[in-house]
Amino acid sequence: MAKSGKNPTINDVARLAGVSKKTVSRVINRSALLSEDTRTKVEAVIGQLGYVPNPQARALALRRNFLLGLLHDNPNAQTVLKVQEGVLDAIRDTEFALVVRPVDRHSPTMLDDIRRFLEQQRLYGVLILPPISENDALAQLCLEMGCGYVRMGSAMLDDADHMVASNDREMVEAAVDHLIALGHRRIALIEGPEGFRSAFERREGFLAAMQAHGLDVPPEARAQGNYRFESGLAGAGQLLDAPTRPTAIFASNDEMASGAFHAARQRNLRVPDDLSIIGFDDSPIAAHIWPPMTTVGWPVREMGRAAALKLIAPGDKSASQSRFPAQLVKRQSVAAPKA
Amino acid sequence: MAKSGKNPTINDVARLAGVSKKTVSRVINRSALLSEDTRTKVEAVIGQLGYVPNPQARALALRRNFLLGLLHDNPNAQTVLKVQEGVLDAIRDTEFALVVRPVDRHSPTMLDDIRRFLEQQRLYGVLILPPISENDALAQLCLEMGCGYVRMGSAMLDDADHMVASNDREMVEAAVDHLIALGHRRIALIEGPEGFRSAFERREGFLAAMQAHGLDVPPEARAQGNYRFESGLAGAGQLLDAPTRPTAIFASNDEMASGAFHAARQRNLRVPDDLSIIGFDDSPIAAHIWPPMTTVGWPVREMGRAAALKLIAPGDKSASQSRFPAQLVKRQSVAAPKA
DNA sequence: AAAGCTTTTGACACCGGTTTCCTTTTTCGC
DNA sequence: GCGAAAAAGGAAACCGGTGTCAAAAGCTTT
Repeated sequence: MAKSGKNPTINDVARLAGVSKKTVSRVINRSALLSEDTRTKVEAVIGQLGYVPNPQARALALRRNFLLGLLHDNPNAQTVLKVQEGVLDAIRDTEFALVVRPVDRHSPTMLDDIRRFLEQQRLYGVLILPPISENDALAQLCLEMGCGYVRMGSAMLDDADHMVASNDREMVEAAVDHLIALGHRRIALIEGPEGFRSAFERREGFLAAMQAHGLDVPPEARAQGNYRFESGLAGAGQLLDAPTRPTAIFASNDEMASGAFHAARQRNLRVPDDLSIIGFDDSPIAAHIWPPMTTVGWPVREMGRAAALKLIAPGDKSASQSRFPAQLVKRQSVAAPKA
Repeated sequence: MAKSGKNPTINDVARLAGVSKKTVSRVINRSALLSEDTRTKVEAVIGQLGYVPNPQARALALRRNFLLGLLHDNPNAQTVLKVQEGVLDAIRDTEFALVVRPVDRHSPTMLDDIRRFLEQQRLYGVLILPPISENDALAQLCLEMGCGYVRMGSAMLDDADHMVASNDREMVEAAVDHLIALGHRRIALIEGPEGFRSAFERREGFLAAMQAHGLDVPPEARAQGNYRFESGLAGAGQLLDAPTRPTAIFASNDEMASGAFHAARQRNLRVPDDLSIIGFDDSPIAAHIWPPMTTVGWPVREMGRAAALKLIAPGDKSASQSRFPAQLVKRQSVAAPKA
């Protein structure tokens, strides 16, 4: 059944089946108003010819195409790829395809670049990954361009419209509760970068949990990080060198948490005996460092799938939000503090 | 300059500029046969209207679209993403976009699925990442479907046609030479899975280096892995429990190498004092475990870029190959063996 | 058997570009 | 100033689908 250069068109099918283009079109689109006879007849020809409708022609006629876009500036490769898988999962057996577009958050022309991208590609809709998903101007741009969008994030944005979010805050609370339940009292925080919603949410969760248990969080128990390994290393160093050393550290992501592992090692502190550490993301590194890290995992793939489904859901264009539960993944970086 | 719902078309431009569609088309395509006058006049209208040609219409008329595909089944998220970035780099400022399509190597319907995908999307061309890029049937399929393709890989395939490859074999040789130069004699290998070209190349490089120095590689100095963390853990365990323990291990990728780190730790062996370890890939984990791992890095991003450029290069459809040098990234998991 | 419905089908315009081919205008040699 | 060649621009067809609307066919009903 090898192709002989050119693909058959709807005209070829129509001619061979002895019907009109329109009828073939009806068969393709499973129109109800068709006799069983013609349907089977046309389907036979389609099968014989190996006819597949030309997506570009369809897109033109329908004035919409079947391309979903993924806008991301996420430094975590695993997360991005998981989302891609989730989306692919959602659009399997549909005619949709997924176009990726990394964006550079720091570029001053970022918005213009994306505008050009959207103009040029005329996507059906886009998924926006955090942290760039927190950019309201971007969402606004999509709106302007008439491009559907769904934002993924770590919390519902106040004016959230089309959003798929996890519940970072509660999960961090749960993680810190876990530490407190084990007997930890001096628990330190390595924050994510200023201006990131996820960093904000995780910090708030941390502080809420501490406060709920009447525990104080002095300034020397808080370090500022930027989600990178080095900042975790430096931040943890700072925390561990403070006069009253914490017995546990929560880091706002795994990469910084793994920096904290190194900082501990450099000071001859053993994890978890001398220091408990909890990260966030459940990235591969969490499972692969020693000891395996307790961390908070969020269902990235599922969220990607849900976001894509929401995007391609027929009809329902109303604003809507969905929440996805994150989950504490207990491994071996946490223990009760030594008396 | 907000859009008012509908995008302007070539007709709108033509009407406003008082010229024919064709003339506008000429302007867009920078046709040479145009007076300077009309060109500037039309360009003014284009700018004023914010006109951008409809890609679907263009694709239909030109009988080819501007979509590149990325076929991959690579377990290493970082690698896949780097390639994506490289491709995006190459197609920046062109009208191309990148469509991703993870494939499941183990699915019996894999080839049919991809055929359907190619039929449906009519891509301009595809990049194929290893290890699936080693599948000749897949390349054959692309050929049949009239879809351009470039394969990426760890070595030139014998019948390689459109290929961008690194030089895994030589680089592993260099890495092992490095170990030998430091005084290691009992060097063990954790292999990648059977049937993977990269695993083959890396093994051959390893054996070649050992042989070149007259060093023996007994069976108990070779472990079979599958590129996963656990297999590295198990394989290294096996190697380290052998009667004559190796002083150094080369693992066919970083994930297995990090498994080897754990295996060492479980046996109270210190890296690099008691055991040197070298991995392959220069994945993020290599930099983030303790101690930071010496590994072989290959220029994934550059290769992705080159592959994309090759795909969209006008005219030249002749088979061609390019090689990209990998590089030994020295960190702290290697030291001279203890006397 | 004619009238009236419903179901099935086709002719034709259209989506927004490009290509082919032809006409009009300009330029230039003599 | 004239004819020919070159340059500039336009009309209409085309790419491969879908939407509209009316015609044709099939089925009741009286």
